[in-house]
Amino acid sequence: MTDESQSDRAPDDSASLESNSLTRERLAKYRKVMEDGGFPYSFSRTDTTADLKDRFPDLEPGASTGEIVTVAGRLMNTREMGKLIFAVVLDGWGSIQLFVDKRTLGGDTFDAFRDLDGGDWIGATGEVIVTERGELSVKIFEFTLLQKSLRPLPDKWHGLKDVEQRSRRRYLDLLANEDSRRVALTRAKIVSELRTQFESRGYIEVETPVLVGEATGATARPFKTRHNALDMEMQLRIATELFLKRLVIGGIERVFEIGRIFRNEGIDSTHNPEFTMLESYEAFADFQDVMVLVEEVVAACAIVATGGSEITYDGRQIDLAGPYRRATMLELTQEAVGEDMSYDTPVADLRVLARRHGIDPENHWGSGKLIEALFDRLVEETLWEPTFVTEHPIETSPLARAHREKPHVTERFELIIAGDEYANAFSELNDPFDQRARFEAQAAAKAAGDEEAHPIDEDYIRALEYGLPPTGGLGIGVDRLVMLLTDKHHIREVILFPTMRPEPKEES
RNA sequence: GGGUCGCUAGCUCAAUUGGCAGAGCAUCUGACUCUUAAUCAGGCGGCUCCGGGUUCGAGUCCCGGGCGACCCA
Repeated sequence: MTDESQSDRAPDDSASLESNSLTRERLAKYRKVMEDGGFPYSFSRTDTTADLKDRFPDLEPGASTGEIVTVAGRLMNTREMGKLIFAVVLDGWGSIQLFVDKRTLGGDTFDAFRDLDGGDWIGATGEVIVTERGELSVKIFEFTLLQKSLRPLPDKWHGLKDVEQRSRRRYLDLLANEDSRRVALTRAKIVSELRTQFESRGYIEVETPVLVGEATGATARPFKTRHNALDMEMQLRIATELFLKRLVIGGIERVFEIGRIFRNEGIDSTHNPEFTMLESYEAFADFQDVMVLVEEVVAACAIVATGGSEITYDGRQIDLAGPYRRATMLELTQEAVGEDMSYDTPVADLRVLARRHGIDPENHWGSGKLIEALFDRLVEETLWEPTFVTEHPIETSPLARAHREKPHVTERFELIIAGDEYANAFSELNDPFDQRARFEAQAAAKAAGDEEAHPIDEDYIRALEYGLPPTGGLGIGVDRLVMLLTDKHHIREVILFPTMRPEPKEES
């Protein structure tokens, strides 16, 4: 189907640039530069905009410094005042005003500057001054057009609002919306802080395979692909867990990976098919030790992201300084259900209870899965303050070690904040016989209709037979942590290029 | 998968009961030597997402489709 308005909105080749009144003039100027020798291959600047603001923090209005600098960036906004032009140049660190005076530049150069368009990349040299109105500026005496922008930038005041366009054309979003730049930079700071936190504790960062024969370590549908030379089906990983634990078996006692994970499932406000997970494993630690680690790491990330451990999310305060509340899944669920129930309650009774709360239980669900479903339904979204929900059922935790005292449950926790899950951790199951039994239970569930059951990984069991020491493991959803710390409520706001349906082909 | 809302100028959005399709910004022309979303005057710019229907007349109502957002499962 032809969508004419689409091709008007986003002309796709030089023919449509020619046909659009907003781009025709820019194209003519571009061609003129190309005829006259083309655009520069490089450019030397003396200062970024941030450098200038650091170097000249509080000059008086009207000040002249005698300091000659060269800046470069994208021309964002010009305000013409007769024989004066005020222009804003945006670079990777911020923006600075150019003071363009016809008397300083001369008529020809001044006219050439007037000929620039919003979005053009320029370099400019001049004196650092402060205008009479107090704005730090560069009073330029020469400039260079570094590259032409053939298309107009988004609205200078409203920016680019359309959510789809902001994701598809992230470069425009970053140009037009300062908040998008802030989120991108904050994400980088958080990831960097995560590395710092783990490295400073002696953890070694590794990279494990993305491309695997069978995706393991979690219960999720994988992406499938094919390796031609090996003539074999392959999958993209759904977790890094089992590889990292092999490394602990190999003697790397503290190990972590920040890696892209792929799950072939739906897209919504908290799920993107590819996302970033941090997993860490520490020999000789248990889930209690990992809780302390998580408290310290999350608080440290909050401080680099927001300046403090007290953050605002969705209009409400959250204190991320530990220690966090600890509560078992069973007690929280009992409280929400308001009646006596436990893992010993007959499955038939739990099924009735689940149905009463709007859950449609599948046939193969046991008491553990039913209680977890009730927790997910009734409790999770009510937990606002950071809470370690502990002691998940064995049935739903095939890689977690059974609780040292309690039956039915594991030494596991999830960190819930503002109703969402941010971390998942456990004392790692290191008994190869128990692990085999868990895998077999998963296989049975699969045979009973559970499409998300964990596959048996024989090679991993063999590794366990060499001995995994007592180990505390952790997974943190990095994208969600960034959402929390930047006060964003959709995962696409913290992923620069979220997965999207391809754009319809344009007619030219 | 279900429900709700949306799709109008390059961008952000209006358009009364079905009655000439508009504004701001951008762009173009002109004025202006201290602007900060500059201001002022003027101009250009539309297959109203697509297809059908009702009607003297449809951006608006009806049917079908596409795309998107939000909520629910």
